[in-house]
Amino acid sequence: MAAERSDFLRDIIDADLAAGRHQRVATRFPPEPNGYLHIGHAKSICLNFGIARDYQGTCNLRYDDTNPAKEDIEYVESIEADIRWLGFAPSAVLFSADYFPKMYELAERLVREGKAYVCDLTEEQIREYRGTLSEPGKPSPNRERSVDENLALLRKMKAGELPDGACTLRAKIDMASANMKMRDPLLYRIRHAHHHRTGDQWCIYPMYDYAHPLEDAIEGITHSICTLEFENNRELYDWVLDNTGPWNPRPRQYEFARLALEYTVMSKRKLLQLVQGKHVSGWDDPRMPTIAGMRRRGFSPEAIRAFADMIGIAKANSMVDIGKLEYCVREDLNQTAPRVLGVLRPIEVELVGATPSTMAAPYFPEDIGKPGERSLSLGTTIYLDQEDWSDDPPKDWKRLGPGRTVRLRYGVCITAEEVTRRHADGSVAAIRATAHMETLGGGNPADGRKVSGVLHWVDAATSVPAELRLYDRLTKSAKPEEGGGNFLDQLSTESLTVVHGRVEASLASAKVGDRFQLERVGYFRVDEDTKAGALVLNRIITLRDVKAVDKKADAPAVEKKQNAKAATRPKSKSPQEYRAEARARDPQLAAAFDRFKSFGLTEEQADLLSGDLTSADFFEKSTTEKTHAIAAKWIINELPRVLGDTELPDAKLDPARFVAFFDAVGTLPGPAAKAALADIVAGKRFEDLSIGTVDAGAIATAVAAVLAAHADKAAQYKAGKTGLLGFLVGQVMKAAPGANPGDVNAALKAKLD
RNA sequence: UCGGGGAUCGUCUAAUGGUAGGACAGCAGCCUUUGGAGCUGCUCAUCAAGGUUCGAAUCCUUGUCCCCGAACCA
Repeated sequence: MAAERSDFLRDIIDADLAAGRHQRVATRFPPEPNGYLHIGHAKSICLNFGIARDYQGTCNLRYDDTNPAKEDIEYVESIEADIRWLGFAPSAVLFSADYFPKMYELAERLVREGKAYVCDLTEEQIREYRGTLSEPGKPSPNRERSVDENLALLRKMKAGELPDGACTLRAKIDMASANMKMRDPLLYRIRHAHHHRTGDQWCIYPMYDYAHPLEDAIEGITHSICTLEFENNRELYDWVLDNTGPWNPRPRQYEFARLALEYTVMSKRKLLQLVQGKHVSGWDDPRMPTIAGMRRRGFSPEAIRAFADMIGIAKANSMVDIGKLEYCVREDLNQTAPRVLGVLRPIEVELVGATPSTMAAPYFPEDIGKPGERSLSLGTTIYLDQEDWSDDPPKDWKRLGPGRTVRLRYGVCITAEEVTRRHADGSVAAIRATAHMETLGGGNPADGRKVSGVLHWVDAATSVPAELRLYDRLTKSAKPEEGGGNFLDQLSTESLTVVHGRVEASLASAKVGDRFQLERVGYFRVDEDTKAGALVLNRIITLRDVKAVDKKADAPAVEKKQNAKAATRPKSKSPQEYRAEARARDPQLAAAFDRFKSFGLTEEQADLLSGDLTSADFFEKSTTEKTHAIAAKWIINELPRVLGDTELPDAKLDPARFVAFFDAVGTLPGPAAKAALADIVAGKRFEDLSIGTVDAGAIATAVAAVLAAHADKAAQYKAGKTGLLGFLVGQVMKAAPGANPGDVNAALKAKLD
């Protein structure tokens, strides 16, 4: 059942399943239909639908449409289409708005139970009353309204008797909470607005923090996965569920880091700005990081999914190298795109000595191993690409220049004789070359010259014209949002270059959506703008070009701006300061601190154990005079690990057992002592612990066995890879559980050195 | 009365007290009728300082840096 891929979320799911907290896994992908899906959503889609696939669970597509002002049916339609195109099928397609009745019913319940109230404060007043990050808020004057009055008011809100903004429904939680989200958050606001799904049926709409947990619970979601910025909302998520339940299953929220990608922008606001400001042709402009844009550009679903796999899932904010996406796109296309010939910027070449011929050209190179070929015709005039000509080529130039000889791909070798025409700017327009017809089908020219360059070309007579749209990275710098300037100034003028070139005859019948490689140029896709006789090709991505890597210099890095918010944020206190304050406040703790020091503990140990009554008490009750030092060490260094998430007061530890434990710990080998500690915390009595000893003979046997089984590792160790000692000790410890690792270490070293 | 998170090669990410691994990028070579692809090899990391431990990326402490939170947005 466990997934092959591993990330911290799948670890949690594995643990939940193993512990029986859930029997099945249900996730959901909950976009707000206020924009098109982008590659960041693709990451989330692959995660949520991928988990459902891996665990044979379900994943719903749920439109989180609780704000009628921002949402639109156009977005609803595009979202589902994009998900399906990516290769995922929702277990159900649902709308938050369909839960409005249930949500309202639960709101009345909260009111009846005194957990929510109608507040008359204006928007501005609410902000004021909420306090700041470092100051508590103050209660709304309406906080103590009677249940009956609240209920009547809520019903008036719902009935449409009150104008927008007149009042709100708020949860009654804690205006002094350190978490701003818990300071009596808004549950409902009045909006006399038309909703894309419920029409004019409702004029009050639930807020995200109220609606989202309920949507999850109603659908039976087990793991509700969202991005990092919702970490602060989790406490409220839990509050809503705890006060509207019981729910079974009871969903839990988990957060992972959203995708940030170099050379593009990802916020819906900025993408909308690009579209509305006509900086791009629309949501599906091939430069956009939207799924629709990438699809039109020619990225395949497979490539996008491979990219999602490659970048993984974690909790650390990160900026992904765009090269990884480009790699995935190329790798996919290399396997799937047929090879054809086309030139971007044609130079006319008159071929002296050429006799019209045709040749078979395979669609795939040998290493791809796919069948198929077409026929290419070669006349007396062809086109080459401007990039393949140099008037004064460097020594390692493998292309054409005065007097140079190259091979035409699949065709004959030619030698450049002279430039016959130039454009006004001096660039070459036409040349004359000699064709070595004897080289058709392979081999070097009769005069014995060795030819290494191979150029792409098209036949002048049979090739067809094409508009080629050359797309490149959207922005000039890798991190356009850094530096505090307007990101629009970072838009790259090179993100789109349109050229009019020529492609081989076989492309005359290409269909919209077809993808292929123009050999030596890049991968292309037939665009929707293509009309009969007017081929339009989008460049998906260039070929990797080892010669050109150093040419692609990044725009000068913008200076990273100081985070203005961070600068104004007050600095919070350290745990040490809190402990010191606690002692200053409580003479009992201060006395404990002095007493602990007199026990012979270090200043640091005494500090750590006297920060709160629970710790101080526990330490004192669980040691005797002779175990002070050892008890301090174990309580400070080892107990936290064993306790895990459990707080000391909740662990129901019995100090009496610890007296015995700390008394014995000096004579126990390390791992046995640790295991014993875990057992004691789990509730075992010290006397019931079975602690065996392993004698030197048994250790020697185990050491010999391990060394024999890992002779290669032993040899590596002797050769200097001393890091392997840890590995070998671990192996011996496995073979001889309960052994004293210090002894094992010594025995191993004696054998090896 | 501030709270919640985070920090491992240049980049992304594994290692859940026991060999710091993989991928991308980079470098070198081989191969090649795509300066593509492929193949081989190499370079490169645990934020810092203390502590616990036979052994620490992992546990404890202190410090540093980064992100999030004061919409009737989601």
